Parts: sequence; C-alpha cells; structure tokens
Amino acid sequence: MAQKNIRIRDIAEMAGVSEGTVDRVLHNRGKVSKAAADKIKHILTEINYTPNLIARTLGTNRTYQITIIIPNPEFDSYWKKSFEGLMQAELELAQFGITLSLDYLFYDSHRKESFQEVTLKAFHSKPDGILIAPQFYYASMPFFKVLKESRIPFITFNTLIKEAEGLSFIGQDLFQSGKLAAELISLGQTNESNFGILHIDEDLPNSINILEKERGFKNYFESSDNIASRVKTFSLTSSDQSEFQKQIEDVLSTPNLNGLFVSTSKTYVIARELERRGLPIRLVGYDLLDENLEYLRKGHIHFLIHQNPKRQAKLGVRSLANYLLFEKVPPKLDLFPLEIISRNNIDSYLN
Amino acid sequence: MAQKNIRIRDIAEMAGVSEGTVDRVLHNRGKVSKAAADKIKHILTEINYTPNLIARTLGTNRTYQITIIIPNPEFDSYWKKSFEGLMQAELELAQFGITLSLDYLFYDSHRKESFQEVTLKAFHSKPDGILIAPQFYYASMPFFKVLKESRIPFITFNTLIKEAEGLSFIGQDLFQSGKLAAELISLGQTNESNFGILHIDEDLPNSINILEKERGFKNYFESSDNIASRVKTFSLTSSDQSEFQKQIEDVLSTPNLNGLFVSTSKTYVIARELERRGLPIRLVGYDLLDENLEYLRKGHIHFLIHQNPKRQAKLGVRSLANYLLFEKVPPKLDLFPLEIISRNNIDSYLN
DNA sequence: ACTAACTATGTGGGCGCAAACACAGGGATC
DNA sequence: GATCCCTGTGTTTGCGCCCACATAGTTAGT
Repeated sequence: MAQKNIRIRDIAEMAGVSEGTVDRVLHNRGKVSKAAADKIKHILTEINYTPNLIARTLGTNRTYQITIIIPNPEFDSYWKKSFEGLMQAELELAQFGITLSLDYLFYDSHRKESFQEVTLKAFHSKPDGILIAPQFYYASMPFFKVLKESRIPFITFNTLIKEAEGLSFIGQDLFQSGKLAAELISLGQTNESNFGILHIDEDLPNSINILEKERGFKNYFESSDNIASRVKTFSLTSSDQSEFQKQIEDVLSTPNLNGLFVSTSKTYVIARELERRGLPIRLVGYDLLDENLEYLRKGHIHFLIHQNPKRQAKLGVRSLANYLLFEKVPPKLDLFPLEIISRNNIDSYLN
Repeated sequence: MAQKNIRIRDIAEMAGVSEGTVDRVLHNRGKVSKAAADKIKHILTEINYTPNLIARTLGTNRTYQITIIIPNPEFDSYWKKSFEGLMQAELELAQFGITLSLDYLFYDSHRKESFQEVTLKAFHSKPDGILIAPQFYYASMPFFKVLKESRIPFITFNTLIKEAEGLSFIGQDLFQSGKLAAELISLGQTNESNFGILHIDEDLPNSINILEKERGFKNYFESSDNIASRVKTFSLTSSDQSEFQKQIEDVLSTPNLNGLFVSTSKTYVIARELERRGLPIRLVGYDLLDENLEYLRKGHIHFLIHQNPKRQAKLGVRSLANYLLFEKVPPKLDLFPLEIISRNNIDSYLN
C-alpha cells in the first residue's frame, strides 16, 4: 500500500510554513532562516520526498538551449544515424511538452581546425548544456576546461576522453569490442589461422576509437590458448581505386588468412572485394549500415558489432534534458551493450 | 523554428467554440453538434494537434487498475527477472506521478488448473487492463475471448498466441531464435558434426515456445549447405539425479557430437556436466541467469541468447499504461532483438 | 402554453509545482 | 523619526489539460 503522494503543500503544513518557503529550500533559492530550513530539510529526508516530475515540467516554463557537436552527418552514414537519433529524441520530448532548443554544429572529422572552430562557436553561444562527440583528443581538452570553468554541463559520447570529466560519457568499451571481434573471428578456426585488422580511410594517430579496438583484438590472442594465431594490421585508403586494389592484394597474400576484422563501419568495402574474388574468408566489422546489411545477408559479412549510434545520440539528449530539467544526474559512464549481429538475428534488430 | 505549441484553447478560439467543446470531440464524450465537431476535427488534422502529454497526466486524476499474470517468480529465476522488471516499471512511472495499481497473480507453469484459476480471478476483479504471459495455449483462449467481450484491453508477452488478438504481443521470434542458435553452434564446425537439442524439465506438448525454437533450429540445417549435419532431440528430467545421469550419457554417446543446444535457461545444468567430464563441446542456451553466467565466463557455455525477460515485462507495463492514459496504441507485434551473449560482451550487458 | 427532458455548449476548479509578487519587520542611515 | 534596504515569509497565478457542473436553447408531452 503506497502512502498517497506527499506534496509540497503537505510538507509546508507539517513544517508550519508556507509552500513558498519549502520551494525555497528545495531549490535553494532566496533566503530562508536556518530554523525553518533545518526543519524542512529534516522532514524532506524523513519522508523521502520525491517531487512529481510531471507537475514540475508543467510548472516550469523555461526552454533550455542545448548545443550538439558531431561530425557532419552528410558525409558519413554512421553519423547520419546518430543525427536521426538526436532529432528523434527531440520529437519524443516535445510530445511530453518538453521543448528543448537544439543547436546543431557539425565538424569535419578529418580537420582538427573545423573541430576547434565549432567548439569555439558552441562556447560563445553560452548554451545551457552541450552534447559532444569529441573525435579529437588534444583539441578537445581546452574546450572541456573552459566548459568546466563556466559551469556549462556537458555530456560526451562515442569517443571516450577520460580526462573530460563531463557529466557523463555514453558509448562502448572499445577495447572489449576488439576482443569480442577476435572471439567471433576465431571461433571454430584452426590454430594455424592468421587474421588481419583493416583500418580504412582513417587518420590513425587521431583515431582513439580505432586504436582501442585494435588493442583489444590483439589482446585476445595474447591471452588465449590460441597462441599460434597471428594478427597483422593494414591501413587502407579506398579513395584511389588502383592503389586500393594493390593494398587488398597485399592483405590477401597473407598465408592461411582465415579472417578479417574491419575496425569501422566501412566493412562493406572489404565484403565487396571478397565477393568479387569468391573468397570465403570470415569477415567481422561494425554497424548496421545498409551497405553492410546487404553483405551480411549474402553471407560475405559474418558478424557486425552494433555500436548503435542512434541510441547513443538519443540517450545523450535525454540524459542532458533530465539533468537540466530534473537535476537527475546521469551515470558517469554509460556503456552500451556490444551487440552481435549475424544474418540470423539482423531482422530482430531492424524495428 | 518550431511553431509554438498549440493548445486546446487555441483550437477552441480558431473554431469559435469553447475549450469544453474541443475537449468533447477529442475524447468523443458528450454531445457535440455535427457542425462544430466537423470544424474542430478539421482544424485538428490541419494543424496536426498533439496533446501535451505531461499536462494530460497531471490533469487526469484516475488511477488505473492493472492485473498482471505470470508464472510464480518464486520458483524460477527467469520469472524472477520478469517480476523485477514489472516492479521497476511501476516505480519509474510513479516518479512521474503516474500511479498504477498493479495486481499480481501467479500461476504454476506445470499446472493448467492454476492458470485457469488465476485467469478467472483476474477477470472477476474487472481491471482496466491486463498483462499476461500465457503459457497454456488452450486454457488461455476462452480467457481472451471473454476479455474481448468485456472490452478489457490486454497485452500478452513471452509466449505468442496468435489468436489472442490482444492489444499487443511483446516477445521474440522464437523460430528465428532457434535458427540463430543453430548458426552459432555450427559456425566453423566440420560437415560431419552432429548436434543435440536438449529440453530440460519441460512438458513438451504444452511448451509452445520450446517447440518453436526446435523448429527453427532444425530448419537452419535443412536450408543450409551443411546438409550432412544431423540434429537429434532429447528430453531430460533433472529432478531424478541417477535417471538424469543416464540420460546425459545417452546424449553424449552420440557420435561426432560437436554441439548442444539447450532450449531454455537451464543451460547451466548441462554446462555442469560438460565441465565435470572435461568435454569441449560447444554449448548454446538461453538467458543471463547467474548460474549460466558462471559457466559462460568459465568457457563451458559459448553463447547465450538473451530473452531479456526484465525488459519485456517493463515494456509491457509501459505499453499498457500508455494505452490507458494516452490512448497510445502499441504495435501489434513488438519483437525484441535476439541478443547474442558471449564471455566477451557479457559485461556490457550487465549494467 | 407550461413543464419535462434533452441537446449543445460554456465555465470553473483542480492536478503539483515554479516563480513572480507582495509584504511585514528589523536594522542602518541621515 | 522618516526613508531606505534587506531578510524572511506568505500569496497568487499559471502551465495545459480533464472533468464535473451549470445553463441556454430546443423539442416533446400533456
């Protein structure tokens, strides 16, 4: 039997003060005598007061300014999904009468300067909160510093920057993700198998995410019984076709090559080559892009690890909104499940 | 620039009527002249009115009676998880000032009579809505029929009964789940491999779920290239230890046995036997019970397919609440992802 | 023609909280 | 002692919607 909900008015009554005073201690605004404050606080903890969140959002009529910083979704399917998630979250919240004003800023993930530019802009607009996917490690540090100084709350996602000390990080454990990929690629394979890690169109020194996956992947083989297995890393550029073909040939010339791990969502680029050559090499990569799904269904990609950019983005907006509106503090680290997708469970993931 | 939210009052103004009249057409309650109704409806669709859900729940002050029918969680870890989900959902909603009155009814999944008893009880309490996990096919049909007749909305979950025609079904595609298990069990295995399906402590004729998984599992081998593989089914009873040991021996005597698929969450029972005997047979089963996790970590279980009972239950309550409070119609079929769990992504699934 | 019974519509209070506003009392200042 | 200011407190309005209630207008019945 739940005790009927206790309202501010009830508390006021118990403490022998007015609603206004209770409100003041709840939000520590305005001045309250120590005597009254103590009494109210005591009652508050006594009855374990939880405000009616519905009533709260109705009552407050403020719209919060949130700035969102991500790589330009126009040029990247992964970030397009992310962007969709952001917009979806906005819509959902609007349904509930929560109107956020989202301000989108995009940067070019290959140009550090564009990132810096955008962060500067974000800072100057003095938003109530920031949601950011910080692809550049060093360039983001000073940004986080000024944010902390000006007490602008922010949430990072997708790329973990440990020193950021934001409200929360939303993403995956990429080291573990690499290990998982290694498990999937080596399952049932013989001890003589060799495996390749392929980085496609990535500026390695700046790609924290990818290096982390590689570390995890290698770690799996170091720590497993399957010591004989060997892992080789390749960096490919898909822009120049003839050059790319040469690189592919190089990869495929590896003896006993029984598996390839693509460190990004560009897995389909490799699947295409394997298909052309009719090579039954096990292929593991990332994300549910349409191009990837095609090859997953055809059997040229065996497993995809789902990073769920859409859900990450959605949660980011929600967490920030919850924080701003309800003072609900999100977990410091919100790690998403490493979802394994094969041709036999893919449909269950697509709505 | 989003147009500022349109309220009922605005609509009333546009239509030249009072708020009350708009309210009446929104909920088709009370009498409204055709002229007024048409005009209002027209405006409604014109501007694509969406009510402010926050304000709505604040305004309506009714608490809905929901009856929940599931197998007794006390005797089954799977249903314990489910139960946790239900309670969690209740708490979450309460946070938002939505007070549902949940009425739990438990039945014994091995006794049809207890199911019937409980459904009768549920019906007589005349709740506003029902959430039910209907393990018994035939016994549930008349129940659904009377529910429909008395226009009590209900949602089924966990066990799909196609003819139920409830508001929604929440669960997984178990045929596909079986196929997925087959893929995981046969990945990288040779063509001479034999596989076993193990049903533990199940009353087969009454276990729709399990038969569906078996069908899927077998279907995978029929339709794949790997025709040579063969699948054998075993029904075990774990209660009588010596009998059980004999059954296990029987299973293990299968030549070229390279994989076992346990159709329920009792996977750990088999893992234990494999561990004792030091047999490196690939084992695939269901659900993140603590017992299963132990063997997954030790490597005796290779994959678990997560049915996510907690989330299913949670969603059930939410969907029903959304329907009752907001008239939000849930999807007829809400199929959950078939989550593949291995020792390398398990931690990412545990909070 | 007068009342009863509807029908169609308007009005107002309330949900729990936020926040603006009002105001009493007590120094401090000149 | 009048003015000003500050502190602490109470009061009120409004958020958008639901819903109970009130009422003008219409039709039917005797």
